[in-house]
Amino acid sequence: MATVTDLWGDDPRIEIWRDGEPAADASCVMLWVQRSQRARANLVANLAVELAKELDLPVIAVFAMTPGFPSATLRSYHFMAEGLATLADDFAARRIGWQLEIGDPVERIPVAARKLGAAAVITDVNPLRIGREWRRDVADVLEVPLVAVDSDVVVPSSLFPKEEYAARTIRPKIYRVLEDYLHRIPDPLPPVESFHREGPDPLGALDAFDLDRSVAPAPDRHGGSGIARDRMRTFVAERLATYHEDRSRADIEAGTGLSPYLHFGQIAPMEVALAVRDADVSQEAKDAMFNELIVQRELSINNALRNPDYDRYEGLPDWAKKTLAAHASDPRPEVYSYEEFDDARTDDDLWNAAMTQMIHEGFMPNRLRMYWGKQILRWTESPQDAWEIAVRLNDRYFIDGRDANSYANIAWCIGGRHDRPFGPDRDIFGIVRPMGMGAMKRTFNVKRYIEQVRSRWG
DNA sequence: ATCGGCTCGCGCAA
DNA sequence: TGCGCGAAGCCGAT
Repeated sequence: MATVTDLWGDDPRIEIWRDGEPAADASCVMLWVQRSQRARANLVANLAVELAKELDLPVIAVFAMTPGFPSATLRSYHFMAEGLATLADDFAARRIGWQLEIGDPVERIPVAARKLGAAAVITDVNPLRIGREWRRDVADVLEVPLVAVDSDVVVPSSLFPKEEYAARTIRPKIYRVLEDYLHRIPDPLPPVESFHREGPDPLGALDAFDLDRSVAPAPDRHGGSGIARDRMRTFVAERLATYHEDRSRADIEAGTGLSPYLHFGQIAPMEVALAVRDADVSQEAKDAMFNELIVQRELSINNALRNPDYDRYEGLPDWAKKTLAAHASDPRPEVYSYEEFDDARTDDDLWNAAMTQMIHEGFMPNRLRMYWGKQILRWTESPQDAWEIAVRLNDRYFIDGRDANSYANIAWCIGGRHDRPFGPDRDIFGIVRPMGMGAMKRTFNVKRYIEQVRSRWG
């Protein structure tokens, strides 16, 4: 049989992590579910099915839920586990088996592959450092090929091999090939049905995990592909038509609210993009949505993939680090400690309201995510401190913390990433674009937003 | 209410 | 080598 490089090496959506021929006399094709935590509209599952057809084998999906993820909170794990809880049935509907492993994927995945007699392991692409280390370490000990499919972007990330400078540099490249990639993802069935089902209930398994339980599950925002799809349909039916006008408003629900679902791969960006494309709304509304869903999101993913310091202050553009250094000793109007930020105890009612929503709901409207980050820069001793505090709060409270989008957002706020310099040179910010209360008042009813948060959370 | 200038560097035209 | 213009700002002039 041919090697996986012979089979798929030229496909821009495929990464070969361990080359070789799929094992002969195997019992299944193993689908290592990591980032694409869904059974449908899943190009990873589809490649596993393609190979299974070739070999006349069943497909078994395996997820390794690690109890040891750094500073993990109950909130993000609970959301993920709610999504995983439906996967056994969702995969069964595609004749695919299911196994939930508890433990470090680097240990559990190779063991599961051996026990299940996998011909090869097919997984998803993850742009973050830890995800890439997992794939590298699994590939090192695996005895069969490991292939990853870039299933959570519309345009494959490999088409952008260099670090993109800004939205304006990646946008034309995306639109040039968008038609080639914007297609409905089918749900083909493997030739042999698997009835394999093993492992605990994921929500119950969390009881034994060492999680930070002071960050409670988000109310009214439950994980799962079905819920994600419902939310997408509601957005398209009720809010997409005015998205280009309303997207910056925090005082009404204007966005999709899909970012946590996209983060855990419970919905494919392709599904959302097609629902938007096919909706009966103005081109202006569609363009505005595509800009967020495809251009900015895939720009953030490019940043994580191509900038080795995407989650560190050092990774900011040189012009920004230079100007921030020149203003490092400027006096700050206020300086707050991490604890004061974490308690939403600044002297700014809007910032506190945004932080309060983040603490309780694991969510913040997109416009406020900018204001929130810009003020942290204004109110800390150094831009390095601002970076550390923003990342720490982000990863602690947002359901979709530790996302490529989070790092790009914080990098935009603090260090002009994907932005341009903005004169004149001013205190603290230098020529990094400032943002203050004026910009907020110009775009939405600040008082109304604060009252909404207070009525919900005191 | 609207407008220009501030400031840097990418990418394209030439 | 020159030039247009850019993730969504701010300030002052008109």
